[in-house]
Amino acid sequence: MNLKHLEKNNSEIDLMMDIPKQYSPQEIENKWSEYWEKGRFFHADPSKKGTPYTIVIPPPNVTAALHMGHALNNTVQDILVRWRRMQGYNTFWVTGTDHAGIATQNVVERKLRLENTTRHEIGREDFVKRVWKWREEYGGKIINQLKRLGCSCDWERERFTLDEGLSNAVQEVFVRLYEKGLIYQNNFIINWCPRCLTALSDEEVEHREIEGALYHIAYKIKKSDAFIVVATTRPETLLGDTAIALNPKDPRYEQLKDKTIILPVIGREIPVIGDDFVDPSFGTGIVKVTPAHDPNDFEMGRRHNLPSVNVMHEDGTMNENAGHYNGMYRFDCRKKLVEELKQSGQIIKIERHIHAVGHCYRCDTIVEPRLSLQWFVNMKPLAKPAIDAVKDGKIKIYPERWVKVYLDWMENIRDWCISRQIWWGHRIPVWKCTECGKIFVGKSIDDIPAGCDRKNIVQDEDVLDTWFSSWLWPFSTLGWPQKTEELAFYYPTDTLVTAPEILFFWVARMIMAGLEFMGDVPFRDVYLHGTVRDDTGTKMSKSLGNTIDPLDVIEEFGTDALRFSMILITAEGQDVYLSPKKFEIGRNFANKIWNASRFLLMNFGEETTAFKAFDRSLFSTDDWYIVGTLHECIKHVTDSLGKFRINEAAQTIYDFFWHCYCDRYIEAVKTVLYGDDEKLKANTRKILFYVLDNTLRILHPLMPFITEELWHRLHQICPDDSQIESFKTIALALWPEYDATLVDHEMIQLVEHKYELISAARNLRSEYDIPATNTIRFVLKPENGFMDKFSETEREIIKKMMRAESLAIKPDYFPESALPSAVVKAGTLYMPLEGVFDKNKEIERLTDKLSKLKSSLNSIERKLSNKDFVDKAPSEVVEKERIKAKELSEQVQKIQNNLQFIQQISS
RNA sequence: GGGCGAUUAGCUCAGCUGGUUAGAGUACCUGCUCGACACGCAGGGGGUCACUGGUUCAAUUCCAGUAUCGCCCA
Repeated sequence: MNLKHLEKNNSEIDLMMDIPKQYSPQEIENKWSEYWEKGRFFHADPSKKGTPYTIVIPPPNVTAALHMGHALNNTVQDILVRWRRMQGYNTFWVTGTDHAGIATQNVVERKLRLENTTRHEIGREDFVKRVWKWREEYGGKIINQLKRLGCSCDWERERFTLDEGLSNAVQEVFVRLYEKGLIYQNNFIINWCPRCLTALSDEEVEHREIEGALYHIAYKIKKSDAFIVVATTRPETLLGDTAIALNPKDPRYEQLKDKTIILPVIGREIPVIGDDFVDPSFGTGIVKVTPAHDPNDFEMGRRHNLPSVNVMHEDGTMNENAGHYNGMYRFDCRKKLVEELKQSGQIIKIERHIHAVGHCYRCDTIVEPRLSLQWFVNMKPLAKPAIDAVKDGKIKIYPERWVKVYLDWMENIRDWCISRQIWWGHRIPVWKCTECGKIFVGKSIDDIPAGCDRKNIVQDEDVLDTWFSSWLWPFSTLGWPQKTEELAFYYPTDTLVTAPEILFFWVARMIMAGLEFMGDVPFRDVYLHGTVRDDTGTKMSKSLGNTIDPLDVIEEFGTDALRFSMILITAEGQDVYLSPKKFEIGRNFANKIWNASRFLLMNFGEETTAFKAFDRSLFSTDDWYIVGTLHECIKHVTDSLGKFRINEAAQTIYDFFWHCYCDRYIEAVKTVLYGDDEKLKANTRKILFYVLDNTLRILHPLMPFITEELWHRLHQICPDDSQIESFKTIALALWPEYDATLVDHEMIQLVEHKYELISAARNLRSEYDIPATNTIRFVLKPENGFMDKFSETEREIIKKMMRAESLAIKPDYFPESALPSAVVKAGTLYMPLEGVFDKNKEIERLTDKLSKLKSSLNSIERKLSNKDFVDKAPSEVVEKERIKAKELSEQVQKIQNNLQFIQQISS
């Protein structure tokens, strides 16, 4: 932590003692977290009616600790929820965790191993008890971490995918789908993790390119000296081969189709089949068929009625069908088998081969395709309405490009393997009579009709895929299948915020479940944000050790800095590359806000009277400028949030606050505040307060802590009784509304021109190396009575911001000697200097400026002289170009005159 | 093999439905303890918007192709 010691200056007033020069988030954030929770400001209440706005959190795993992906995901959700809450919606952010079957079971099994025992030793019942105990002690710590992130969830309605209500929903769904014929049990080839000892769905397998080998192996042809050569990446599976296949169009097929092939090592005799699936150009064009260990071979096996020979145990060791390899681990077997084949001369060649290999998404073990009896959901009937919902726009996906990915997956959807051979999860609600073999499906054993003896009835051993409960999350958390008030009011939810990685896993399935069980979409907008990567573009992961712990960032920079920085650099749906340095931007911005507020508080002094509305009749040009740009900012921010362009909202506030409010307005009004026009001073304070107050509100969703702190400090001095509820917390303050009557575009432009003039003066002074301590005289030859629009006080402000001793306005000015000058929209600014004038330098300056202006002028004139442009371009565009050309040519003319003058005078 | 995204200042990135003198932060250079802020202020340099074509009066922006990087699906 680099918390600098705060300097205190005794001469400063008491108030300043309270407000350190540097913002220290650590002292402030915890205070407000507690305050919000105690105040129950985020508690959802359907009886309050109004328009609902609901977000369900993508439930983090109970085993999870907060990482940057969560930080981004939840910051986005919090921004949306806080914004809608301030807009007066009846908001509900549903939070909770997911029981993460395999991951959690792994954690507890690891603990058991340390105690020298296993789950099988202690038994199912005790094991499940142990997992619950683990959850109570360590599980869900992420929920508290979300509080540190400032999340405004309804903490009183936290849910867990294995709690009673959600378990009931899972059973209900299983029974309904079974009864509808959409759930079935079948012997099928599935993805099997030999380490977790369970089946996985297709989505739970991660494919990664790895360097392997393509082994060309000779198989003898029976009653012949000839042999054929097959190519395989997994030679150990040949022990389970039950056929050899070629493409029927392959000329070799005709010669081979009636032959019998002898399997190496174990000598089994297998047939040759013809199948279109075989790609003649891959490998040797002849493939081995292993129905029990490869999904494509399994399909081929079905088509040709081939037997299946399973050669492996569950844990990836070879079984009795593998002959003398029985008991050897699959990859050891591969090595030994290749050696044996080499010895017998049956390895023809070994090629380097890069191919995608499936890995278990939980433990990274290489997945083994395996034939086994599992439960499946028939997805096609569920997918149909889910496809329509997106096509019809009932659900919108942002960024839109993901629609195609979604539809492509949905249209080619495959059945979902939902049974898992683990103990932690929802046990499959299926019972079987050991006597007669009859199967019963029901929520509990009590639902089973009379007939069989209860003693002979056993429940299916397996549990359901965790996603089988997650896909119900948007309505199960609201009480379904009960008809609760929450469900009626808050469903369908509004926005789902998640990462594209789980588009299939979760988002697509929720849409199917929502439509099937609720008869309506689960949410209307899906916002998919990018993936968090390190600054080299690698995905952050614990195993790579390239993570940045959000809690470390919070310690060092503050939560607001974390949130703001991350949002600012995350464009809609783009991946975000993080490094610790990037959080400085948010920290610096927080400090800027802190100090601007500090400036106000110092200037308000002991004032405690209510701040009534400002008086527009007293407005200076600067006042019009700041309220105008504020309202433009409010409009832009509101629009951006509505379009999920959150980074744009952040950037807009940043620019407005730092540059318009601090650099310009505050600097300008110092002249007023330190002057003696009390009426003007009072009005200026009201405007300062008004603008800061509104900025804090629009900033609150992004930076909840510092805005809350400053809100309270400001309202201590300027209590506003009209909003009792919002006085308690800025989180319930009203979202500012755009007020067109406060936006005067001409005035804004006038002030822009004023700052162009001031910049020109500062630039001249810097070019001539005149220290800021030296006062200097300026002469302005104004354009179209530019200065007439400014009052005495405002001219004084301009002078001060130029750091000028005097600013003479001379419409007919013509310099007697060569002077440095600058041409701006306000007119021509001269800097009369005694003895310092440098002819060559000035010629260079002006020539440089001139050539730049001329080149833009040229390109515009080229356009305007193009008949096609004038005829075909919209008239506004042409008009705009004409105005630009006029302005530019005037400027060019003036600079040319000045240049000519200088050259004449001095030569 | 199919699809998607990225390529803009030294670095990190904005730039929405074509028309801007192409922006920000950071880094860099110069000068500043000027009564909020050095986590700051003022001024400045720095870009043939990956490349090649096409559409258009007009392309950083739209289309096609190429290259490099990344992701997803098979």
